[in-house]
Amino acid sequence: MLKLSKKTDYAIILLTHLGESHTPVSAQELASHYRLPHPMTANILKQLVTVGITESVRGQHGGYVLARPAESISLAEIVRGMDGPFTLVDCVHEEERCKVSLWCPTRGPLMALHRRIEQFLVETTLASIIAESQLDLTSKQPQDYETAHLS
Amino acid sequence: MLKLSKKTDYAIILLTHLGESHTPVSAQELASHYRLPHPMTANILKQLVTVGITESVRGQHGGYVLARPAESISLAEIVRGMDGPFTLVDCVHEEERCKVSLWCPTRGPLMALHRRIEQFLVETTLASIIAESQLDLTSKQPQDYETAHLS
DNA sequence: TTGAATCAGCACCAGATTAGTGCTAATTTA
DNA sequence: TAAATTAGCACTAATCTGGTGCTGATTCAA
Repeated sequence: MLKLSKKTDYAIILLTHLGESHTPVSAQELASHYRLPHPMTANILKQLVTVGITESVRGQHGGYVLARPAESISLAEIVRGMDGPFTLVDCVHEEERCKVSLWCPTRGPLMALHRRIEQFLVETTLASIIAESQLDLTSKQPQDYETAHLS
Repeated sequence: MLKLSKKTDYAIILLTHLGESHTPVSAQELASHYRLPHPMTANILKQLVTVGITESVRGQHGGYVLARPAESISLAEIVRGMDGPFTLVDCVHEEERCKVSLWCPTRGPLMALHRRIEQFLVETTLASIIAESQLDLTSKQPQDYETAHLS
C-alpha cells in the first residue's frame, strides 16, 4: 500500500528523542512520554539494538542511547532496520527476468521511482530530522516540548 | 512496508497493453498473454472501470479500452484507483494534531518524502510509461513482443 | 432466437503481515 | 538483596493481500 509501517514511524520518533538526550532513556520513560504502549515501545527499541542503531544500558537508570552520532544514521537505515529491505516492487532486486513479461513496461518507471525514494531515504539523516523538528518547535510554539503531548 | 501492491503492478502492465491497442481487449486475452490468473485479471480490470480509468465493451468481441487518452492517465490515478489514497504515514491527511506528540518530529521529513513521491506519481503518465517500455523493447531485442513471455 | 463470449457485481477464502502483548531470565545499581 | 531495567522469546488478534468463483446481464453471430 505504499505506506511506512507504524513501527518505523514510532522508531523515528523514539530515535529523535534519543538523539537529543545525553543520558540513557528507558523504554518506560519513552512509552509514557509519547503515550505509546510500553511493550511495543520496548520491542522497537530492542530491535533497534539488534540492527546496531542504538545501544542499551542495563540495570537501574539504564535505557537506550544512539549507537552512533545522529549525523551517521540515515532514514534508509532506520526503515531497513524496522521494515526490512526497501522494495517498491518485487522485481527491483531480481537479477533474473520478470516473471510476467520479458520486457515488463513497469520496470523502467517504477525503478526510477524506487531510486528516487531510496535516494531521499539515504540522504536524510536522523540529525536533519532532529534539526527540522526543533525548527518547527520554536517557530510554532515556544513551549516546553517535554510536557506537550496529548492522548 | 513501502511497497506497491501486486494488483497495482499488474494494473500498470494491463493498462500499457490497452494503451497500445485500438480495439477492446478481453480479460481472457490479457490474462493468457501475461500468464496471470484469469479471475484476478478480470477483477483488476473491473476495478479500473469503476474508478473511471477504463471502459468496458460487453458481448462477443468485447473487452476493455482506456476511458481517456494515455496522456491524461497518471500513475497517481492508477495507484489511487487500485490501492486507495496514497498515505505514507497516517498523519499525512489528518487535519487535527498528531496523536502521539504535539510536535511530531517525523512530520516534517516524512511529509517531504510523501510530497516527492506524490509528485513523481502525478508527473508520470501512462503515455510516458508506454513510451519508455517501447524504447526498452527496441533497444534490447528487436523481437516480437506479442509472443515473448515466459512462465 | 438461441448460444457463446463477455463483463458486472458480488461474496468468499487462505495466507501473510502488522500491531500489539506478555513471560522469564539476565544484568546492574542503590 | 531488591528494584529497575533490558534480552530473548513466543504468542495473539486484526487487517491486508492475493486470489477464487458464482450468478446475472449484455451483446453478437450463426
